[in-house]
Amino acid sequence: MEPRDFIREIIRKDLADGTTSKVVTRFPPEPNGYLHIGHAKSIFLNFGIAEEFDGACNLRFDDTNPAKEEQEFIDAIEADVRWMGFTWAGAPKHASDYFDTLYTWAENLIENGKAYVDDLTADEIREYRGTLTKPGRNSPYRDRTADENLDLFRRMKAGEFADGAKVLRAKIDMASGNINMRDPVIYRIVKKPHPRTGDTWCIYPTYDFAHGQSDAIEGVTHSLCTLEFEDHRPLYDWLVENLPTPARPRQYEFAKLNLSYAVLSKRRLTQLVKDGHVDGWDDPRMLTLSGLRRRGIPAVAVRDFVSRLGVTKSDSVVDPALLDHCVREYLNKVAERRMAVIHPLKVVIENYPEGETEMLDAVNNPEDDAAGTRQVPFGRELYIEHDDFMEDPPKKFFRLGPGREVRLRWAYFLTCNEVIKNDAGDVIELRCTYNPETKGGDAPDGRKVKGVLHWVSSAHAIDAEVRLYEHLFVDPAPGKDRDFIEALNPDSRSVLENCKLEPSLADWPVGEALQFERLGYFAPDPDSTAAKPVFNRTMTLRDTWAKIQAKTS
RNA sequence: UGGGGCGUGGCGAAGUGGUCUAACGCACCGGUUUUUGGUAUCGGCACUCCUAGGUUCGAAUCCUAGCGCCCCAGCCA
Repeated sequence: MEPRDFIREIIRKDLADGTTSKVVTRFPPEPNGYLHIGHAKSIFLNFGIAEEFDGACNLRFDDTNPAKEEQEFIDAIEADVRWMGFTWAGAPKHASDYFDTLYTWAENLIENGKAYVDDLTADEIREYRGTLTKPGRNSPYRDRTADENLDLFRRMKAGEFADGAKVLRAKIDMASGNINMRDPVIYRIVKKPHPRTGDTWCIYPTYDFAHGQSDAIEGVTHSLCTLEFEDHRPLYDWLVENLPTPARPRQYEFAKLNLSYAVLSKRRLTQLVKDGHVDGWDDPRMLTLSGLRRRGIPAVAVRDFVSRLGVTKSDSVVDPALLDHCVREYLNKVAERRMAVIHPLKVVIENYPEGETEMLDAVNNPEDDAAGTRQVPFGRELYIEHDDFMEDPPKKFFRLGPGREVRLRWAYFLTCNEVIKNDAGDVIELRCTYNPETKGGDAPDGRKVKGVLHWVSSAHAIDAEVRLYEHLFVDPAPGKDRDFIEALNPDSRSVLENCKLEPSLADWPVGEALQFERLGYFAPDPDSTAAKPVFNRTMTLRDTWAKIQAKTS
């Protein structure tokens, strides 16, 4: 199904009437943080359009502010875009690659009387700018001669002035209703080393003075950005029209992705990392691409998710359940099944010979015959899930209870005879019997058993740590009614020790998700060691029983 | 009270004057199947398109007037 949205409609028209011969887009992150799932939407849009229309998409870093940008972020961003499965045209580009040209164009503007050096302080500039409803006033420095401006600007470049002492401003219209047109600052003094240009420069162009021009230099035809830049479009156009740019790019704006129960702004993500509310940019609870990856979420599922989002101009908040659905839908088809018990309850099968072990066949993936089968060891002592036993089961509970019979997956029917408790009254062990006639899980008399339990042989189990995750926030719109930090979910992560895995789970590749039967999808964390595997829960399974319980209570 | 946008079911979103008693996906509700209470499958879920007028034989789609929401006053992007 071919995607249709207003941007693609514009492109089709431009291609049809000859406005555009080859579509060129760009994905333009600022290297001041890691990419998150909102960026995935933009990546998918920009790279996707380039692929669909046989065009090209550049990766271009918007690195005009050395005060905030770092090489670490540049590297991480490149890795994340690759992980998403896209290839940018040629080498990665940087706005800083064009600093020489941008500087020359600034001088052109000055020579044409369309820019001036302003000595006002930041506070004064703000005051002169006016307000949303009141027009601004001209700076007293607005009418300097071109020669004087040129001299001053060159001395700014030469490092003669301190940070903030002077700026270069475009001379447009201090009375404009659009505040971006009230003589915007286009160059400022920042005496900080730049990750790519070192200390070649001590003046840097602002976003507005770099973005459209970079688009033009690269031959970008359709420059796609988010809604908050709509007000900047007149300035984008003014600059492209008043500068000797080699091309005439056009900017189009679409609504960025918002997700409920999440926070996606770079400022807030940075705060979570810096203040230690999470364990870094790739914490599996973070909706960063590196966090999703670490949690075991496949790039295919992320792409599927963003492909289902609307590309429109209306602000929207997407239900994270849609992401969950995409992850489950994909993993259900490809993930192998294994058995693991995360809340172990000991079961002793009294009629099973002491010290004996047998190997039973288990299907690796019922959705994919090619995944084959494996052998799972079975013995007298097992672990089952504590939640799968209730001493006093309610009506609709069809798992194990005193005197009840269930099926052990791929193994035998099992009946509970006796419940053993500790002094505190907690159930700590079950004494059961199995039916040797039901090997493999089929009853010879064809009788039905409703409950099917997963299990792990205690003699063969691998001990592991399992980390469970929930939404990082408890509020649907964190930050709306209280500081977003207060909306942090205290139970967003729970760490379970002494979980029991079937032996085939040894050395499962880091990051590759599989299904723990009846529990969910899990993937080994990089923290895993040979001695102790650590699994992250990638995603739960849909849980109808949990719903029934919730409704009953 | 300046400028720029946006308003279709719980959420996202098709729809561009008649085929709209409004696609599709998610969520939700119910049935069937099932050695995962998973998957699959079947069915339900907007007399109505922010509101009010108007134009028209006919409007979610055109006009007018309201109302609501978002963004902008960084030498951030």
